[in-house]
Amino acid sequence: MINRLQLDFYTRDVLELAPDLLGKKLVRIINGEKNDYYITEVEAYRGTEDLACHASKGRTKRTEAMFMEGGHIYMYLIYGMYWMFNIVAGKSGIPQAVLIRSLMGIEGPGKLSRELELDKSFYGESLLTSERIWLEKGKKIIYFNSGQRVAVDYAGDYWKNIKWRFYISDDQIQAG
DNA sequence: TCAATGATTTTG
DNA sequence: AAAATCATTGAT
Repeated sequence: MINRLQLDFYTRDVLELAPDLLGKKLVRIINGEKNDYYITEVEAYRGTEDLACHASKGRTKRTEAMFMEGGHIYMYLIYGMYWMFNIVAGKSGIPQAVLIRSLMGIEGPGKLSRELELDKSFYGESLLTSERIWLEKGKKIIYFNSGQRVAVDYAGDYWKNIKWRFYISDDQIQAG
């Protein structure tokens, strides 16, 4: 509890928050058991102008969580089978979120949600108050890599090419 | 290389 | 009301 990251960590712009999430400890309580994971790959989705961001289509029941204050969770189902786990960034009313793509030892957003048992019931939950999931200060990251976001070809040349995916390698985190 | 699989969004 | 879309994964 004492290490839980607080509101000001999340209420920054998503482009500041996303890379800062790398190396952070994700704590998940499953059946009373505490599990620790370290974030190794993320993607930023930023506002209504970002055509890859779900909120670019407007404020709907599905995207409502992205408009919440930073620190909330945005979940959605993709391809009928995989829940995507996103952390909302920034101030209330501005749709920004970070997709968590990989954790140390678990590569892939669909796989990590399955492993951590994350589903629709986490939609809109707060990482500041939840008793089953939160973030803590993790490992220090010396540097990180960036690249294009994955599977966003529909967003047009500019938005699909922009380097808003941030990642580190597992060995880097062990050393850190 | 492509099927699985279903909520959400659009009318393709 | 029907069809298309889709921030993926794992098996052919």
